[in-house]
Amino acid sequence: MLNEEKTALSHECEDCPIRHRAVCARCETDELERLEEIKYYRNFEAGQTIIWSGDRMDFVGSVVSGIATLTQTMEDGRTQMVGLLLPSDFVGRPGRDGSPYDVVATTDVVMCCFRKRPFEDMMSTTPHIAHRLLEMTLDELDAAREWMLVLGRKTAREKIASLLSIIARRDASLNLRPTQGALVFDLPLTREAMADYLGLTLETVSRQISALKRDGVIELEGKRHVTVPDFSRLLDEAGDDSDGGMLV
Amino acid sequence: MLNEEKTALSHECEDCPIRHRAVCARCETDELERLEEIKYYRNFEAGQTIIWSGDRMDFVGSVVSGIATLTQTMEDGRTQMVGLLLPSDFVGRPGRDGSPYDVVATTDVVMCCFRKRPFEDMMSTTPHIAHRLLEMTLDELDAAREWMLVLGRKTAREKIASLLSIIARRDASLNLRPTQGALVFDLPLTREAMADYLGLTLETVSRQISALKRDGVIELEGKRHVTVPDFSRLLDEAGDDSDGGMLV
DNA sequence: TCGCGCGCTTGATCTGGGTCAATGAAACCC
DNA sequence: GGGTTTCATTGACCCAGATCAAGCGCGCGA
Repeated sequence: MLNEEKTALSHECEDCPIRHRAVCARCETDELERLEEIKYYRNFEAGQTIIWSGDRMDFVGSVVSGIATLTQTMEDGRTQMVGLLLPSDFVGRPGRDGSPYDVVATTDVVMCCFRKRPFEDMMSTTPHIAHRLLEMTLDELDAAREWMLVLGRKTAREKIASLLSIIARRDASLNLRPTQGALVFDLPLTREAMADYLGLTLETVSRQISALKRDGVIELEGKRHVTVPDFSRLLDEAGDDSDGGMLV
Repeated sequence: MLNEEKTALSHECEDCPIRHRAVCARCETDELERLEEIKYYRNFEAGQTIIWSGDRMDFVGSVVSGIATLTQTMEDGRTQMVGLLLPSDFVGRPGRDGSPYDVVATTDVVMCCFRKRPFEDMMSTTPHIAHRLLEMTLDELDAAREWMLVLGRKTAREKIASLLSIIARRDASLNLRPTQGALVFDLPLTREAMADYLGLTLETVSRQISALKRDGVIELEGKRHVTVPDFSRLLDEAGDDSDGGMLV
């Protein structure tokens, strides 16, 4: 249901090859022109840190292609991923001058950026951008809280199934392919990154993926290419009470 | 540091006996008058559910006194608390018509409410309210993500220490008392509620509290009255890397 | 072509926290 | 004052997932 809303509000910019949800929803031509002037692209290599936790951040932007992660790390090295940035996701917080998290590219990443000051100026003169950002932030808050349930109360198997269903769902909504029959996608994360997302060790992730494969919930081709023959079965394994929204 | 900001921006309404952070920060007299017209109070008893997950919600508001919790529950009864509402915290999401969580009063609660439609109208004509809400939502998002680290990577002992330090901090900033020497506060939650917040069982919560007491990190008078002789020691137990902001 | 490294899998063992169960101790209400 | 309810503590035992360790397979650079 969240995804439907997002899709309905998104907008393909001609110059920005991907919907930049923050600014393009309901945007007008003169606003787009003003955005042109302050827009630029940045490229990052796989493994590169886009923003260091605590660093000053002079831009906002969104992911055009590739995958990035938000992570928090304790002094002793324990790390927890707190967000996954897929194409069209927004990065940066107007009104704040730093990021409390490390933002790391897990694949090669292209970002469409706006310098922060002009973007904030534009925000204050264009009310719908502030509203859109509020909406998006509420979406992120919902996602974060749903993840708290995953982290706090689900078993390892349920955690893996939850992650797979989220990735499958996002991938499907991104590619807008008809979602009947099997879902097929590539895992954008290493086993270790999945472990950091789920609060597990990489060994447990590996074992549970093997178990889901053995039980026919998923099929694996190589280490990353996943086929989900029955999505509702996967949701069931995840302990989710709903039908998954998207498939309605 | 977050708390300092909040305090700086908050504003005591004469009629609303507590700072209503969403609307009172930087508000002007004519705005306050318009708010008067749509404001009303609601009382809830301890244990009462304020909003059921999925229910239509026709108001927004903030807690004046008492404590409420946001919780998610799976069909089999496992529950995870995803937020704690203390006095001055905001409830409701402009632009959304329902809550994805149960909101439950854990003590008697008084809320200061605004009917949603007029509030949203006011929001669209008063830009600073939208900005303030965005700021507050970003704060909540930060808190949720910090909590993801607690849930995913901390040990039971660290989890308890984290919760105690958060409550101590919020309590101190609420009561604005000089924070030198020992911190003293009452736990607003049962052991079970703490367990639901921390992704533990109530037995483990009890055991770890006993352990912290035995080790001199906290002192207990009865079951709820806590004294923290050395706050930085508590933060250390929580695995937090900082000094706690407030104490600077 | 080899070997090296990285990502991944699998096995063996250990342990933190869950589960089950008994008991304590306030508060409250006839 | 005694019974009931609710909340909390403590003990004994168990198990899911962590930890430690070995090995596999594939891509890549020399």
